[in-house]
Amino acid sequence: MGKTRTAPTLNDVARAAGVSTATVSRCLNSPERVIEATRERVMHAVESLGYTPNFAARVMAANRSFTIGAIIPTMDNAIFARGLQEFQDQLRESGYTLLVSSSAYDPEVEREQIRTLVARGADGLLLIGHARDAGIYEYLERHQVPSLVAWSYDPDMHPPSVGFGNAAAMGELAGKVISAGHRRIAMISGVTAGNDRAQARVLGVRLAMTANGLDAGDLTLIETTYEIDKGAEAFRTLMDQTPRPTVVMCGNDVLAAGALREAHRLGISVPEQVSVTGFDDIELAEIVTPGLTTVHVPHREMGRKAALELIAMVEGKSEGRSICIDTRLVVRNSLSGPPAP
Amino acid sequence: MGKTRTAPTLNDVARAAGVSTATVSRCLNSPERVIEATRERVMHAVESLGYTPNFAARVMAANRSFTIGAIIPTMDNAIFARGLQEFQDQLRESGYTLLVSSSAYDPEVEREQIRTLVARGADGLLLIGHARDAGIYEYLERHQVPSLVAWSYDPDMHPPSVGFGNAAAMGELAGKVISAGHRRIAMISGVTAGNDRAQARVLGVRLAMTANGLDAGDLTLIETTYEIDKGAEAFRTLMDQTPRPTVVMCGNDVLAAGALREAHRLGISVPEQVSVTGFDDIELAEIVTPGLTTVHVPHREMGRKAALELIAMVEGKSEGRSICIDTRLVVRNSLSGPPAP
DNA sequence: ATACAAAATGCAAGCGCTTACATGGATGGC
DNA sequence: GCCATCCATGTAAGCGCTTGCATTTTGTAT
Repeated sequence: MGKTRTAPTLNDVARAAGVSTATVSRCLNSPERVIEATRERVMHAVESLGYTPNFAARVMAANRSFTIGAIIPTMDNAIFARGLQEFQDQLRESGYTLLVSSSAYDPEVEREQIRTLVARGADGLLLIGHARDAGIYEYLERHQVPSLVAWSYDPDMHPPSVGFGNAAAMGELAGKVISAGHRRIAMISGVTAGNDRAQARVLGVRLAMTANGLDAGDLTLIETTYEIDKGAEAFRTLMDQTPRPTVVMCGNDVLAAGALREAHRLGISVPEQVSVTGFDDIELAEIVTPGLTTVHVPHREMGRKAALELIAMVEGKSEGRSICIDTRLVVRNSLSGPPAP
Repeated sequence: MGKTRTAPTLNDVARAAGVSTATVSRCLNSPERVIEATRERVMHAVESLGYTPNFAARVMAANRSFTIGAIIPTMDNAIFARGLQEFQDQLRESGYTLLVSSSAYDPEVEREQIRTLVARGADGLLLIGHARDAGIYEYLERHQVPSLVAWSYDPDMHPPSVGFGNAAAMGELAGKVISAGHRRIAMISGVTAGNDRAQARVLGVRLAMTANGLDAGDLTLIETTYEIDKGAEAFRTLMDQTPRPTVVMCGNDVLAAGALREAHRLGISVPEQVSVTGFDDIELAEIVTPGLTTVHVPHREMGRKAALELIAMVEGKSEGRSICIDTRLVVRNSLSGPPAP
């Protein structure tokens, strides 16, 4: 019976190459500090032993992990997928690895995940939205882990944010809705508790109503979790009201897709009988029938810029700037004027 | 100026509680081995210092990370989202953390990520599909990292797999299509190179054709990456052929959604002029118009069972069993008989 | 009380790597 | 040809934790 092979260590490589562990380490981390001949010998040993550095040991010794953590509310729908993919690609290009976890919109879980990621030596953290306990920010400070907020933009808050003005963007859409003639406006919002983006979007609608001489108190509002079925359910509830709203503005495209599906089922035609709008402009928005009028968020751009900024912070090259990403209205067929009375 | 606070270590806690580091460690990892009074004192110190264990140090000392890695081809669409979410939830329940990375369907990237995850001390790995270089499996063996394949099922292969028979499932759907009267069948498949699921789905269609007395060689096949736009593009190509196929079977729902969108644009009505089918039964399938006839994959069940099995393997309680998950046909309006000639 | 087993805790050796500092050889200016 | 420099490499001290073993404390039976 042969001896059990175990994974080779730095030491094994050093021995095989006839050098010290320090030299091997340097070969791997700053090759230019090692003379060519030696480097070749070492690399050959690395190759033939199939050596992979032990990450935990490296993190511990160097106190640096080249890892960035991101905690998103959910992986279960496409809202964060695209932006995060770009974030990851950009990180990889700069030599960092991304660790993602999802908190299921639960602050307790999120706190837990933040601790986990910090304990894992994340060099920096990407968080979604500003709304969370102050203790978390203190904790991050103490551990000297820079953090950046995305999907939200507020230059006056700490940590810095790379995102868009949710209120302004939704306000613009609401303006469009109102100028199309709608007066009985309903909104299906995500849960606003602990979610500043959801809050801001509701606020955006209210402000637009006020600005256009409507009473913001007249807004019919339903809050629900961001699931297709919930959107459908909320839509049904709204359609049971008398008088019916003439437009249903949804907190995001997922809710809107649910609303459209339910409209189909109820035999209510969109936009002839009721208009529907979304937010995000994920792929879904273009695929449903009718196409969704929504707010386009350049997720890729946001992901990329967030990555660059966070890396700069981690490497001490930036104190953390906030960056505003421009959104734009995308008008498709789900919005028209209100039906004739 | 106050002294810079740094994160407290085990040592700090031990000092604060007046015990040895060993005792603190035991408090944290096997509390039952420490007497109540001591434990309380220690926990209090932990609390008041805001101590979080350093993960890298723990991994290194214990040679155990309670971390499971998963490498999926992409995060960019919903195919893997649901199953993975459940996988993660189940892991968390059992005290494990999930690390996800995506390979962008690139074997080279995947190999890289596998190495990264192993180096990070992953106790086990979830992979998608069997098709990859044998060297990778050797590498995993050497590092003694158990691995499990999901989204695919083949009890004769190593590693063990928790998934479904892609060929059989697609074959069943194709059977349905053929018995609806279709003879001119086209398929928009994902890229089959290095993707056993895509291969199996094509195979399933071919076998069903043969079994029903058709010539499998007559299948019109387009391969493309799994993107909505690509599905649309491929559909357009197919519609330019004479004679047109009467049904377009798609490798997954994403491609099918693209096909439907393009049909809309071209003014081709589905299913009156051409039928379309998908695979996966993600939410999209229900939302598009018409609803997509597809194969329902119980992603949650798969995720959960994969988690349990992989944990059992990691904990040495299982050698690794393969588990077959049952799929079922979901018939919606996108499939009907072929148009009258 | 005494002896002994069992439980609680302490001691200290690593885990695999990085890096400040030490060492020695080559290079070059005078 | 000698010494100051510089460069390539080696030495060894940790990084913060777990854990086998030693030691002390507690409990129990006599």
